[in-house]
Amino acid sequence: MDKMNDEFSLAKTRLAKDIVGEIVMSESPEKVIKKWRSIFKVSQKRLANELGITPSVISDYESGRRKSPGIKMIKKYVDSLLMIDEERGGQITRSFAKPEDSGASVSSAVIDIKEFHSGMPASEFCRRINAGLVVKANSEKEIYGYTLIDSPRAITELSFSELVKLYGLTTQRALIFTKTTTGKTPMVAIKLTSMKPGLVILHGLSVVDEVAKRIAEAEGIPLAVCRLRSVDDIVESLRDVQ
Amino acid sequence: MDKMNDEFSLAKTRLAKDIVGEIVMSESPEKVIKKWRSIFKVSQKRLANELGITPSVISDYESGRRKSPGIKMIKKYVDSLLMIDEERGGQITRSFAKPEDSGASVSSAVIDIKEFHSGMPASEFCRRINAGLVVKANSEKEIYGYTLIDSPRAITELSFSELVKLYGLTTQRALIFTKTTTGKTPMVAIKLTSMKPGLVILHGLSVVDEVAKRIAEAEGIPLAVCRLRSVDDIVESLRDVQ
DNA sequence: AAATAAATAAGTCAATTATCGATTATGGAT
DNA sequence: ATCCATAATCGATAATTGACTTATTTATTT
Repeated sequence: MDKMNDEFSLAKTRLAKDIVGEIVMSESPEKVIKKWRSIFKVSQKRLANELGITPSVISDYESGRRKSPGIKMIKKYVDSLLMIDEERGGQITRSFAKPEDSGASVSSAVIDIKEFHSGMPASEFCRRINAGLVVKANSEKEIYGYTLIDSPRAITELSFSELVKLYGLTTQRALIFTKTTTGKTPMVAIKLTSMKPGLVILHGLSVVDEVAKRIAEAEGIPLAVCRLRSVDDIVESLRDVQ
Repeated sequence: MDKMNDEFSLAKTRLAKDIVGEIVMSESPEKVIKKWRSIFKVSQKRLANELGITPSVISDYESGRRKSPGIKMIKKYVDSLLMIDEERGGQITRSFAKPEDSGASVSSAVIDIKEFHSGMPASEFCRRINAGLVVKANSEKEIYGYTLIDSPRAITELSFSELVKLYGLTTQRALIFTKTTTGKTPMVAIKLTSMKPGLVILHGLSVVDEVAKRIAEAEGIPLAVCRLRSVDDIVESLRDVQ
């Protein structure tokens, strides 16, 4: 998977969610459904063909005769629009790509990222990757995923606002900073962006900076130090976390 | 409506769409549905009460017995979660707010914003607000909304990446820059961010800068000059656009 | 360990969707 | 005025959802 394609599928996935969100939350979903088909310039016939149904069915959705289509149908509808566009070169999808989809900078700083289906207490997450809690505030709070960050890269290569963007994704998640020296910079960044991850894990150091600790305490963010040697070990330990 | 409340409802609306998008596009929507209820720490009973149904129905959705719930149900489900959270002070919703929801900077530069349900050719949009096309490339392309920008503010007060964010919202839309002097700065900004609005309208000038024109031509973006005197006149002309 | 609350499961039935096929507009081109 | 493609409407039908009870299993709390 080359980078081009990776970026495209990122944009596609995000756009799909956006479209679906707009459809479902709208006061008149029919209109929104229709609007997107017309944006993608796909005829009912072509789309019906892709979906393996009759054009009249599509008309029914778009006219509002079916007031509450099932989510499977909506998913297929949107997936098909995006697939047809991709066959045509992905023009429309690309035109809706947001800057953050390019991921040029962000993704190079993010080593790994995962979502859980059920919550896991911060303390248990720590155990899994052999991390010791330094600040225990709220360590029983549940987290629902993690982001593993190459911190030298994140700090030096990303702009402040890109950091904000990165951190914005992380509430209810664990943020793991690798290759840190004192832990001060990441915690200051967290403070400045006024974001509250569910857990912060520092890697690559032994003694945690006092300022970093104080910030964690003040913000009520549990802070831990991971004792695994390499970044690969961390990735490995997290492999089978559901 | 005070600003606090405005920001909150923005965060709420966006979060609702995000949750719905995640549910619908997921391989196993049941799990995602359940995950969000548990994030909001709402019991099936409490939620069922809010929805006016029996707890077992909720269990049905979350166990996957109903494989494709209707979008109306999903909307109610998510709306109820957010409503319950709001009654409790909106803690969880707030914790998911993204920096851009605060809108402190962006919204001060955006004067007006609207979405259309059906497309309108760029040329027709120009007629509506008494704007003359200077660069006619792609002026028959359809647009689906507009963003009216206070450009002095946008240029001086917003950072580059916030501009990117702003421009990212604008593909397939008309961007109207008010109070411009030559039109060069906005077009250079567009070039730099490599974003392609469906139409750019400049307001407040008579002669368009040559560089601005050349950029528009090269990028294939139709460019027009609006002859209405005040910004209020523009807002007024756009009032009854569907 | 008992008691209470929360969540899941199974059986049932009415209301709706999902779907078709045939018919009837609509809106451009010729 | 006519033709063609696209879209909308409508009636009929099988499949599912939306929903209720009641019973059972699985946490929590005491």
